[in-house]
Amino acid sequence: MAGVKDVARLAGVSVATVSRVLNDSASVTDATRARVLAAVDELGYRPNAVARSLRTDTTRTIGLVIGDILNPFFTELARAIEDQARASGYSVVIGNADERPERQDHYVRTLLEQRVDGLLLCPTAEITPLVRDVVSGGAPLVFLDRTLPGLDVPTVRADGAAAIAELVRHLARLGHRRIAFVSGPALLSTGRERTEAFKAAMEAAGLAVRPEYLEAGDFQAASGRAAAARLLDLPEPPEVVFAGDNLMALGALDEIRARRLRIPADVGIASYDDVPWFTHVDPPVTAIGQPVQELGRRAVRALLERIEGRPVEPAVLDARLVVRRSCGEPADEPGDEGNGSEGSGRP
Amino acid sequence: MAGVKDVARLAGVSVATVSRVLNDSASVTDATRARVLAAVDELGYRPNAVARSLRTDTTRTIGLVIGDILNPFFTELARAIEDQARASGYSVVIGNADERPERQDHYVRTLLEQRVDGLLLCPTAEITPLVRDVVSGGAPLVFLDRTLPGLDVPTVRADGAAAIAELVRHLARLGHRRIAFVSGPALLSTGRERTEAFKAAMEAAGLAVRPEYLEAGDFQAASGRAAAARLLDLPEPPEVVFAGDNLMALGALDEIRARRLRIPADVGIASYDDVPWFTHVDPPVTAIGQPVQELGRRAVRALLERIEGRPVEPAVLDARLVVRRSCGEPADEPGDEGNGSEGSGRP
DNA sequence: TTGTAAGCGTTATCAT
DNA sequence: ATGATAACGCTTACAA
Repeated sequence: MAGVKDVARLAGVSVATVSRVLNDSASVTDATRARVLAAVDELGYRPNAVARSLRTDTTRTIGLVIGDILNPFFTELARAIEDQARASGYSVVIGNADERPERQDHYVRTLLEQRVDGLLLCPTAEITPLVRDVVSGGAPLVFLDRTLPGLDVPTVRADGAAAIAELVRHLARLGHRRIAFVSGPALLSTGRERTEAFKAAMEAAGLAVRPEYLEAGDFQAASGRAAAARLLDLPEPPEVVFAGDNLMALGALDEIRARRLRIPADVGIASYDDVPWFTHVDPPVTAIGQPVQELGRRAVRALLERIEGRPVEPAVLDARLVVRRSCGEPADEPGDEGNGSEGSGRP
Repeated sequence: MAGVKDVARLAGVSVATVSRVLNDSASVTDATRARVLAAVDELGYRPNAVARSLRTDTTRTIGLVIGDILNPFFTELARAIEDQARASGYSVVIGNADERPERQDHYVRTLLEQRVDGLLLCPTAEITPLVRDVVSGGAPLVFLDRTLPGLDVPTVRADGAAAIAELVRHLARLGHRRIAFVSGPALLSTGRERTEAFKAAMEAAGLAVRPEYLEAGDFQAASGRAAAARLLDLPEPPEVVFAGDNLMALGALDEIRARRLRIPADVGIASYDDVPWFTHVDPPVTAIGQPVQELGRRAVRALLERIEGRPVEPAVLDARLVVRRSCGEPADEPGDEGNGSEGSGRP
């Protein structure tokens, strides 16, 4: 494969001049520039980014480790991040942790070895030694969607507490009293916080938080299904199951459907996260939507600031309730149509 | 950041020895190996993959350019590819073309400059000059899901012709005669072939292919919605709309729902691609599922063979029909339960 | 404006 | 078994 040297020889200049033309740095005659460019495409020269990075100690690349690539929340997030990064001249390398600490570590390690300029991490449940090292090592790092307890890292995330409170009030108003919550891993901020918010909201609404109505999953579909099964097997099953993320909601729907139960007559369902297909479920699913696009934009902005060594403002955005029909809402209530998730990617 | 040199100094050996230990190549005394390893983690040394790649001219990385990261078909595919690649010691860098040729080119170029060892490409509609260059340049390349006309590149894809024929027969048996098809871009093999298969199947079933029932979209949701709108505005609208991929089916559902039409009484719907949420739509959507996991496995296998310079077997797998309720199927027909997509990622 | 040459962190060749 | 050193393809002082 052709290199600067070949280009230089063909254009009758030095390698330095070729480099200057390619990076339009310093001053070059229009004549020589033209000759170099001609040589470049005669040879089909493609600059070697590996060599360039070794020399400049920068890759113009950021790493993104997401929780689960099968989760639409994360893919939408990845999309937003990608767009924003590209606009700033950065490429994004995505790693899929599949919600497993060891796989997260695999990618963090790989990305670090590949010398990404910065890292966007949606941390999995445990604080691994590696993550601790990276944090103390001072590599440009921003947590996304989730925090880890006791680690001083700038974080960009959505706060669902207000929306969860609104949801609980909404359910109480509809006459529901037995409400179950399927949370994410307690070690995860998104798991813990949503649970705390739920408990607080229940108490504020004067509803009892029964321990048997507090289930925990791992944010993936199978665990949502299992949790729903346990809840429905209870002597006194809940009137509404509120799933802590969209995949667990999908799992719960699977279970409800397998039992041929009717929504909302037999059991109602609500979901944290809003996804495009919720409007087409029978009946459409009441959900809490996160500002995914904005989350992505802020995350990239924050990381680039860290990379450039500037101080960074952590961001906490608000999630919001989207009322539909899956909790026994009367047919004339608003919110039935339309899609609540900002940036669903469908213009 | 610490390098081999630092490790060597601390361990009291030469850089060559450090390298040997790190790559467990050649023979090293247990004693020195131990000292080197100790030095490595005392310094928190992380090998620089950039330098290594420059020297070895290999990155143990493959590039994957997908059509649309918001399309669950592609994310499931990406997941399968990732798993298979990791098992073979490769990392995957994903680029999202968003079905746009210029964005596809952006990633192809970037990945090539980053010197990926091979490229998995789901080509967008046009044959761009860049793609043509890459093909003739002989870089390890495998087309995935789609082919481009007149280009001699090994391809791994699913053939839906048989399943489409089965779907049409199924619809005919249910008494439908006015069936519309929303295809993908004609320039894309997946667009063209599905259309041809549809036409052939219609004729074989003795049904007329009306030109006004042949719509074209771009595989994204908005175009599916627009096409559905045009079809439903026809003086004699179709009895069933068959969408050429899952996103256009989502768009069509959006439109049908906005018009408060009932499925399948007012209009039936079927989709190429099966996705997990189709079972929860009212009524569950009849679809054609692709063997996504297997597609991913084969693609990686084929690319690795090309990388190692071995000849490669192109693969054509079969898609298959999953009958549900959205086309007026009687309630006792099988296929109502369950999820047709192989590897939906939900154990 | 252009050229020469050093150096980025590895691996690999050739000695020892 | 280990060490010295060249080379990978590029950018960037520094010289001319």
